Amino acid sequence: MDFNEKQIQILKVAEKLFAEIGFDGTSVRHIAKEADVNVAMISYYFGSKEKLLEALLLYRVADFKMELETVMVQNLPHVEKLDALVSLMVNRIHRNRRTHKIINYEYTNTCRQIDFDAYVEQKRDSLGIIEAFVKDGQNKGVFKTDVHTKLLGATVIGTYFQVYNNKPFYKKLLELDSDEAFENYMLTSLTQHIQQTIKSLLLNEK
Amino acid sequence: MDFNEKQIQILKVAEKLFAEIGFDGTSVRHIAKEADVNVAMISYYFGSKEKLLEALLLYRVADFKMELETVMVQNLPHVEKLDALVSLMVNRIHRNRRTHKIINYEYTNTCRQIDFDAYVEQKRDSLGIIEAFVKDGQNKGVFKTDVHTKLLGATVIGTYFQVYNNKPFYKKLLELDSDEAFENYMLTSLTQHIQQTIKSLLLNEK
Amino acid sequence: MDFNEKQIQILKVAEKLFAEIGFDGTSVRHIAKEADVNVAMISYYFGSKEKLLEALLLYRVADFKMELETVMVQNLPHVEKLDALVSLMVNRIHRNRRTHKIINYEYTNTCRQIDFDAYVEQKRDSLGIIEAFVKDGQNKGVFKTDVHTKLLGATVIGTYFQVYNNKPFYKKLLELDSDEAFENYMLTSLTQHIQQTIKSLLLNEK
Amino acid sequence: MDFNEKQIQILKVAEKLFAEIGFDGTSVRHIAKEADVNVAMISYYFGSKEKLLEALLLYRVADFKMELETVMVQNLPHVEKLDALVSLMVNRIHRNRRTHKIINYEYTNTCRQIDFDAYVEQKRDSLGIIEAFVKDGQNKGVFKTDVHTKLLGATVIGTYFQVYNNKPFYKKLLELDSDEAFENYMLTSLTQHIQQTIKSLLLNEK
DNA sequence: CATGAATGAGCATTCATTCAT
DNA sequence: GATGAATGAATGCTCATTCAT
Repeated sequence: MDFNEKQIQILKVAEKLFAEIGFDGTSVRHIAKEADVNVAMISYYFGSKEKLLEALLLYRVADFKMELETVMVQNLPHVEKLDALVSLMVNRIHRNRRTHKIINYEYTNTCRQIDFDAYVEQKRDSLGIIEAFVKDGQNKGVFKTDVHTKLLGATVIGTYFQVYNNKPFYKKLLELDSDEAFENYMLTSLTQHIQQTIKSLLLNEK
Repeated sequence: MDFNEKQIQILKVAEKLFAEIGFDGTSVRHIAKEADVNVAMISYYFGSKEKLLEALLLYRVADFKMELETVMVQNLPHVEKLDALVSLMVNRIHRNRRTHKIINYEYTNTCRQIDFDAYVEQKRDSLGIIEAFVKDGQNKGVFKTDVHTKLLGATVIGTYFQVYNNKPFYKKLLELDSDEAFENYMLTSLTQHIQQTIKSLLLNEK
Repeated sequence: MDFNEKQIQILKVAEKLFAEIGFDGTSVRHIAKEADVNVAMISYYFGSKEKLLEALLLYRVADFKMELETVMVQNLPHVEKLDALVSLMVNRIHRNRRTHKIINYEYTNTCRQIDFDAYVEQKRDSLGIIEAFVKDGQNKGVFKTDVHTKLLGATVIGTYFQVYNNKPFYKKLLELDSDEAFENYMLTSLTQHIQQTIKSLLLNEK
Repeated sequence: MDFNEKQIQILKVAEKLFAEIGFDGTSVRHIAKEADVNVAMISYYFGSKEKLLEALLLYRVADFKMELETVMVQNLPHVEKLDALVSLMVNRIHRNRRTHKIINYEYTNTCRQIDFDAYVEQKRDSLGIIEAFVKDGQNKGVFKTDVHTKLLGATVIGTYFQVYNNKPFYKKLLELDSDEAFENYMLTSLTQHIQQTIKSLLLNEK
């Protein structure tokens, strides 16, 4: 988790290429060329292409938990905290969308010898925090109880990725002319939609 | 769209392997071996590995629209029809989950020379039908109007895939011991969750 | 040597493609497609790709000798007969230039299992006839004696092919705008050049 | 044009095999085996099989012009210079006969994506020098004027290759028992024949 | 007699990785 | 510590040919 400048350079290029053309589709030569380093560098620094992906996971996934906790400790009404939580999740996923896209595809690939423990742990912790928060809200009568609490995260992240993974389709459907407009939509309207979705599920009508 | 027995055999094996170990990760030799056909067969039948994927898209994606319409024409109250619609979508996606997983990953890969027109068209049509149904419900005062109608599909399918793509994680989280239990959960509890999610978003309180 | 219509069709296409893109470079599929016959047809009719080439040799090379003899029996002065002979050789080679180009390349290929006997026999006979004619002229004092008689044929045919094999180069060098202009040049100016060359070698000054 | 030892080793083996069994007929595996290098080496060093051929052209064809000029600047009578010129051409062609044989076959193959510019330029320059020399001799009244000057080179090289390309035939015809005898004949009697041919064409009788 | 389907062998190339320097 | 050179293995694909019909 202590990467030098060149290693970070490689990690960033790898993240981009893995997300764009897939892990298998990306050759270490391509990464090396784009990162302007020697081909042997990657094996030398990370051990192997698979270990490079593992390093990327550690690099990107590591500090997710803490951010969540900073929201949780804030003294806010449940509803507002819920919005903040969803917003944070979307923002965080959006920032690391490339790495998460790779994970979404590679995690179930049993042939691969990649250690996803860091990812799983982070996911477990995050969902745990959310679950606790929802439970608390339910206990306080703010949130409904007849919901699949464990699936809330899936709806948040799933909605995001369904749009992100079909970017060309949604750009056309939503009449977003540029990548910037799409990006902006993800962080505003889409986020609102997800917040609204989660609130609809959890909140009792006044 | 007129595939003989051996072609279908190849398509099914390809679908499985593409979904499990990725398009790039799957070699035609692997497909050939698993499908118990000669390697040259694949080029002979489909032209190339990429064309094989295109054939798979046509094979799997083709008849989606009609199913939706059979639900739409039924004379049901809006709420029940909404549930039926979501159920159909999840069922359909579940049946072709492997192909859709490949699409989710490959669709944005611009390096690939694959014709996704059939997929895009199907997606557009499906979302169009749903949108029209929602509009109708809104006009009749059954559905809320302050929703991102165009994003409803993303929430349905996205939630499904977020769970499916993290199967080992959710199996553990949801304490599902076997693949059958997981499969069953997807078609019952998860479907319910998605139905509930969409209904929460759309329905005015009674 | 008794080829039916379809076989001749195949032979002609094969001759064209072999000359244009080489024997190895031409696939039987390509020939079959161009000749509008089934792929299996070629093996079926000729036995193999190599046997197809052999058949082509027989088809094209077979009747060369007789034409030479029709010139030889004419009652002409030696000089005129020499011109007629060269002209006939060039014309004949030109007509079958494609097959002869293949031979020029493949004859020394020892890996190939092709029977060039017909070609060799024809070549031997032709050169024999020419040699006899030159000998006769020498005996009669019309032709010089200090010439390498056995090499005369090589100069005739070699000059032709050196131009033919470098067609794009010579088209530019000789400012021949079209294939027709080049073709015409081969049968007029180039033929004259070769006639002049041979006459210079053989004839005593008047 | 700066090849290391191993690259030259590959080039020489490739030249031999290309000439013997053709460009298409020669596999990179065959070259690699014969040159005792790894198969990947060829792509690694030259990029591709076609680029290997291009490298061969550059390697062999590069310094032709200069040699011609060294003859031209010599202070010799036109007749002797003519002999020296032909002798040099034959020698040079003989030394690079393998590469030139490949060129003779591949140059007109339009399917191939090979850059023959170096060859064409060299050929143009060589013929240019010869043409200038002949013009000079014509101006000085030493050479005849009614000759196709631009075709002289074709006769020189064409005659050589017609014999070389039919080596087995001419070995038998000329009763040359060994390869050495054939080789020797090419550089003595055949060269004389070509010199005599060109002189007959150009020189006025005394 | 003719052919579509099928195949094993071979193709050029690219791969991630290693290793001597 | 860093790297250019090198490699065995694997890639997708095309080949000439065979064979059941």
